[in-house]
Amino acid sequence: MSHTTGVRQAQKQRTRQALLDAALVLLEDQSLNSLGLREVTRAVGIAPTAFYRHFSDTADLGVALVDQALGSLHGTIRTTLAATGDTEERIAGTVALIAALVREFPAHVRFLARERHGGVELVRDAIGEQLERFAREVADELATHPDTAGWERQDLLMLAGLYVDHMVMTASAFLAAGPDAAAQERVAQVARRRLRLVALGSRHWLD
Amino acid sequence: MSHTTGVRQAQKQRTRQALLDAALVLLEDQSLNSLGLREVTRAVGIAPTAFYRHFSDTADLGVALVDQALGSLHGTIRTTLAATGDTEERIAGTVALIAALVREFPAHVRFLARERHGGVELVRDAIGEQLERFAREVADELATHPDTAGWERQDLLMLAGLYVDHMVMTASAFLAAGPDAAAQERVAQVARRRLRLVALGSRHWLD
DNA sequence: TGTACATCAGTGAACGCGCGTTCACTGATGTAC
DNA sequence: TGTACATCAGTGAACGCGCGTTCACTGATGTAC
Repeated sequence: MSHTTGVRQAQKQRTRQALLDAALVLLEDQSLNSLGLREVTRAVGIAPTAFYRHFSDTADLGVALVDQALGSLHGTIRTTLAATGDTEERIAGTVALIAALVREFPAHVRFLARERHGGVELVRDAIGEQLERFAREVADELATHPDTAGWERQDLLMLAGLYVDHMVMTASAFLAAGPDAAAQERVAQVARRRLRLVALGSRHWLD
Repeated sequence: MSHTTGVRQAQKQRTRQALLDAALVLLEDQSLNSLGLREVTRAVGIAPTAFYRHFSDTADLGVALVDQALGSLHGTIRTTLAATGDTEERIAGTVALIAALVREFPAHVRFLARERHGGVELVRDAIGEQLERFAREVADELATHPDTAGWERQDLLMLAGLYVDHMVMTASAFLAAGPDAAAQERVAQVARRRLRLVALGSRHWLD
């Protein structure tokens, strides 16, 4: 409760965040593999050597970026999936959420799409792990949903994985479409159509 | 028909191919963005400056690699999709084809998965274009298939896009699974399940 | 077939530059008494 | 509250290194006559 303790720690945290933010901006048109430590510190305005007080190298920074980009999404996504309403409403809600996330955090989305199959193993694995966690959470959610109640766990995971992959692809399609409203709507339409097809298949899965 | 004309041109072609092959190997654990021109020429055993006789920079080489990796696939994929047999057989055939392609050309597949969202715009666009061409070809094929006959072009393209994206994801899952036979079979099972779900949805699309 | 000239894939030296990493340091923050 | 010492985030000089690109070149291949 003292008024000074933690000033140093708070400042360190602020510098660390500045490094992450600067890296994210620089990563908009290059991959983590080619991101230089000096580039990042230059953007933040600190000496190159200060980088080592926070990360051992840029791969290490990349892993931290993954946690920051995906970690906060779990809650949001679960809420959307758990939303009530008929299938069509839930599909529209999901696609609208993805569009909103891309609009709000374009750099995070780009980073994840790029590094998911990128050249840095540690980061690839970190993203893969988080997406699997997502899939498991989505599967839990699906288990409580009428359309997919009573499915085997294996089938639930298959469907959840399909949804997660579809979300990632849709997000990256929104990014690629650019800011033009008509282009965005075209991507949204295709995404909804695909989800409708998958929902249709799900409804007849146990026939 | 003379025995000498074209010797120079043939040699140039051989060097060019050696550059492409060496680059593909180097790209197994890095991205195009960080691939150095000197690295590639060193691997081939020629002077760095000779690189410029073939490509203006590594991005240019990347585009050539895209054409080489995807250009040859069009025929193969069409044949597989056009195969007769019931749905289950066609699904098994498609997944087996993807597994075979990944086994035969792992570096090409890795390159495409990585650079599809990579840091080099020209290469991203080249891959995007080829995948759209694929989707259009698949849509043409689907138009002749009983399950999807009579669909609107827009819906055919949506489904074709879903198939193409699914193929890319499956290919990259096969890669990530490594050489272990059991792991490969697990990926194949999930891939077939997903295709079954999509086929099921397709059959009820016009209900 | 032979000769004289043109082409051009590949060479090798040289350049300036930014990189990652080391090291001893500074000075504000934190702590013990 | 004041003092003396410890911690540690950030500094700045220095290093060796490999990079992309330039340039004038060499010598085998190609062409014209």
